[in-house]
Amino acid sequence: MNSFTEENYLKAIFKLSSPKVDGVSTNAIAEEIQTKASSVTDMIKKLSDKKLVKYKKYQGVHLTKKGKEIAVSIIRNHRLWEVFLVEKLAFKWDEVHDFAEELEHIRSKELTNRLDAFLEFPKHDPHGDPIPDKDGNIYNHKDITLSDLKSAEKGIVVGVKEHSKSYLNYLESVNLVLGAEIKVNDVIDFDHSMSITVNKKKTANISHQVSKNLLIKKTD
Amino acid sequence: MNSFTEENYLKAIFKLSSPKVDGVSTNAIAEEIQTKASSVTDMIKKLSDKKLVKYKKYQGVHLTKKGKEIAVSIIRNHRLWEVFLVEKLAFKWDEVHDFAEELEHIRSKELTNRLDAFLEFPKHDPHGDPIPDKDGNIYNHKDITLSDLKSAEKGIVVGVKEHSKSYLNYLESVNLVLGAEIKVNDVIDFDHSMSITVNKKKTANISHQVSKNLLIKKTD
DNA sequence: TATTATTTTTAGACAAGTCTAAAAATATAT
DNA sequence: ATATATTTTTAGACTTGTCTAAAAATAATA
Repeated sequence: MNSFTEENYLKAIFKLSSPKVDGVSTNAIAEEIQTKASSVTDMIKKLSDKKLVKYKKYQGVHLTKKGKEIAVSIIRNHRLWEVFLVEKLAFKWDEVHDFAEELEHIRSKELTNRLDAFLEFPKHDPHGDPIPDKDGNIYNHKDITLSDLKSAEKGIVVGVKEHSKSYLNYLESVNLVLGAEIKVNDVIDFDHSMSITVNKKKTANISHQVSKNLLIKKTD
Repeated sequence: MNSFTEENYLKAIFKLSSPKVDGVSTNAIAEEIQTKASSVTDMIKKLSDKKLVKYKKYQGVHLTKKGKEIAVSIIRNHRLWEVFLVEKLAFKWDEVHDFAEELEHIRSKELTNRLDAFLEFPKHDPHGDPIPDKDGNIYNHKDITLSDLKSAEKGIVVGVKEHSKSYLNYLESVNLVLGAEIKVNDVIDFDHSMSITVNKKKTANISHQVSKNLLIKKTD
């Protein structure tokens, strides 16, 4: 069995891995986990002994197949519990992260799969992030943000790229939740801010900072 | 905040406390937690520093008001999650304990109360144990067991006094789950075993060991 | 009551995960 | 290419919770 701490390292490494980077750096992990680089080195050695990561001194780390499986299963758990908390317990999307952070570590295929079924196999969590299926496949939706839309174009909100409480809170205050319909009225050249209409009713002025973190599916 | 370990000690002390005993003994806690007496002494000191227990060397421990509150909230959590697992995720009553043991430590009044509401304020967990309400009140049902019934008397199953997997498994195999109707056909003087009819259909022979651990509500 | 048995506590050690401070390796800049 | 800056690792220490072995206190028994 692996400790919560080990699992959080695996999750962090998974998050920081991408085709672009060859080996996740010690400092990046330290930043992500909010700890010191020396602690990361210690833990990396432990994970390496357990064959969960591949590691050469000073060269950064890669997850092994086994390490990646664990990371993905934790992410699956996390996102399913978030759906549960929002759909069934009526929490708001900015309130669920910390609970899910604890629930995700109860790692049982049986429990996860039953929760999945109970929730009717959701494809995305309340922030629009894709939920890995029970074989660990993740289907990412293409990365169009509100800031990519031009005047008169329309779309619906499918997710967020930024998960801070203050951002989610703000979005909710202007009705920009999952599924909201957006029409772009006007884009200001100077600062890329835009005027939009939400659900054919409310009009709002949106900064570039906000629009570039809002994932959108273009409609017609 | 308190660690899982601290919380498990509080739970154990609560479980072992009763009007009968004045101070829970170190050995009893060690037995309950499955650890060594010396470890218990160490932890008791820590809990005492935190004002969660009252402790005098060699005299056993008592929970303080604050310690008892925490213990009860954990038990509330545990039992609510058990209801969730059985009612919503269709687990059987012998499968849920270990999961609940982990879920119980996510201690948030908000989360617990919403879960309670979602489950429609259940009074008992799947084993018939009472669920403390949100103010910490526990309403115990009176302690009549199947072994208290005489020939021709009837009752319905309201709980179990023994929680082992093998016992719960056995009960399920003879349909003795929560709510099952029992009629006593015959009691053997020699070993106190009895012949019963379950739900007016199945007849079973039940040992004293089994009948004395099955909580019953008498029905005329 | 004196002696033995049991329970509880102490003392010292260990593993996990963390930290600081310093050393080693790598990357950057002159 | 050499000096400087940054990143990473090591060494040693600290905390939490555990353990064993021995000492101290309490309980049981003759």
